[in-house]
Amino acid sequence: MNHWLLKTEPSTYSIDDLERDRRTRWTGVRNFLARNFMTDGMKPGDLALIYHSSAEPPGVAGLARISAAAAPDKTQFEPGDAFDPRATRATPVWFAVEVEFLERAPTFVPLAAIRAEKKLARMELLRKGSRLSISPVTPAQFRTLSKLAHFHQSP
DNA sequence: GCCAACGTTGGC
DNA sequence: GCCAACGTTGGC
Repeated sequence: MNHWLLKTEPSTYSIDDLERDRRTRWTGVRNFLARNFMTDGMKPGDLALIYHSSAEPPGVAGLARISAAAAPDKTQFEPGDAFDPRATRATPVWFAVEVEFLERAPTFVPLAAIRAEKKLARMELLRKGSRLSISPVTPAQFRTLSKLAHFHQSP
């Protein structure tokens, strides 16, 4: 099983929204590396930390599970910010996995606490200038963060 | 609001 | 294929 960190801006889509929806397509990702993680790396059953970016404070807010493999992201065909003129139904450019809510973090883990934990120093999230919205997390990093968040359903 | 860091685009 | 310009991300 692989582990992931998914960034979202809570003003757009928060852990509260995911809790309400239970399941959602993780649409709107417009970075090729992040896309490739979804299409090539993610498998149903993988666990994902939900991270609130551009939040006050930013940090890990919940736990989710990949519930379905990547499928074409329909927002690439629809008018709006996520539209991509290169995409056609026959040759989509962007894909999205389905994400299922598991739990909110009993203890929110702010970015400062992640920085303060030596075992997490090598997380992609902490790389200077890193903007990757989807990144793999090692099992050890995942366990460390799960403990900080006091998740019930942690490995 | 600022700005560093990055990915992407497009001229050449 | 190079690389400058541009737009975006995201912490502060």
